[in-house]
Amino acid sequence: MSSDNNIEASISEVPASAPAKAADKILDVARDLFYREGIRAIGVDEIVKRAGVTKPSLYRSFPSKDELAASYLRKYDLEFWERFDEAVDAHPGDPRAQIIAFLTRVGKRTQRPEYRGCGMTNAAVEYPERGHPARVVSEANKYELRRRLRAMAAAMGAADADTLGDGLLLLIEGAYISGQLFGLGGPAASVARNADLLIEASLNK
Amino acid sequence: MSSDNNIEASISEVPASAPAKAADKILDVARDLFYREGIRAIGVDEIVKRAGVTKPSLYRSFPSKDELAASYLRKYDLEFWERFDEAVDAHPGDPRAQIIAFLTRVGKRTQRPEYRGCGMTNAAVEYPERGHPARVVSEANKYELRRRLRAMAAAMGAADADTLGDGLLLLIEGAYISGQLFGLGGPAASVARNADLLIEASLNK
DNA sequence: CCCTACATACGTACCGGTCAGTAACATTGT
DNA sequence: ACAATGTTACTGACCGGTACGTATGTAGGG
Repeated sequence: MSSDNNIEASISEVPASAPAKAADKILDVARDLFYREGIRAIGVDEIVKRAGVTKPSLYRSFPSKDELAASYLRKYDLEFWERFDEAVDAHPGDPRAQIIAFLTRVGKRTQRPEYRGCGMTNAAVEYPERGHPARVVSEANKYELRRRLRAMAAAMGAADADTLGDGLLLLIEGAYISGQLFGLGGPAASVARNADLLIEASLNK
Repeated sequence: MSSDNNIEASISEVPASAPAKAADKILDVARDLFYREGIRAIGVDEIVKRAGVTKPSLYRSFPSKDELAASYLRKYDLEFWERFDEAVDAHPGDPRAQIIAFLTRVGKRTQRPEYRGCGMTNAAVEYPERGHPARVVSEANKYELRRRLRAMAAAMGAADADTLGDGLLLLIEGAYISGQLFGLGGPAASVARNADLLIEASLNK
């Protein structure tokens, strides 16, 4: 936690188009580069250069590169749950349809040429060390996802809801990874279909 | 390709315990460190230090760090197919049992505390750049795995064998990733069970 | 209304350390 | 002799991070 960036309260009242604070530009660029190329692959010099700012500006808003990476992932986390809840809200009271809707979109996204998997998953692979700021955010996201998937599996009436929830999680992570490994026409395209089969089998147990 | 390491033909005839060539020691240490900590996270200095050799020795046997990483993955590839074929050979003519046997072992391995996922998958995440030596090896491994899984799904008599084969691949990759994310008690423990359900559903279409 | 006073925001220039990789030469064992 | 290894020292680039000076806007005091 900590990091006093973005207080943005005060009386500011920006005139509709703020002058784009340095911290925002940095985070935007970091998000893009970290996701596409990997966190370890990108140096802070590259980030500040592309953001059109200088290094001290970065370290005034973020205490370290690791914390910048964690901030990137917190932003990613927000966007992730937006996408997830969008699928959920589209099918109120129908967890099976919610999952399938979500996975249909995941499957589509994995087929885009610039697809690079899940930023959370990738960060966890890059930073296996326990307690690393980036990994902490990543793990929290995955634990919550598991919790929700299991809850949805239970709501479907699955006999073994935890197993089904975990199975769905495996399919999702598999889609993230194989999406960036195989690209277009890869196995990730069938994630919704396979999830549907798995759900069917788990309900008619 | 290229890289003239390990010719190990000639008349050598080692006396049961070779003096442990520098290249072998390097590759062993690299395998261990690259797998546990990641390729980008480990420098060549660390490798030569732990191997008890010097840097020129490394660069006499391997043209670059990237090629050393590729060699590590080629070794990993061999070991992978050994494990895979072990499960296959244990159940001749029964592809379903072969898959379940393999996944049961994968599920068990993912529960070990030092488990760090699949070296191939991790390397592909670390090196998204097309054509990178490490990524090339990794991709080849995954393409072959997909081919074999689809063939086994067809041998099971699945109506849509490609979808089932891809679904199994998704589960496997999901197990690799969530194994290192969740550790003990994570979703990867249920990979064999979920695969069995998916197969069942795909056969009784 | 002008001048100071202070905070905020940013830039220049630099730090020591580590990165991958190499040159030139000495040592060993067969 | 010769092939494999070690020794030492070095390169230029880059790493994350920082000390320190500078512009700008704005609040008060005369």
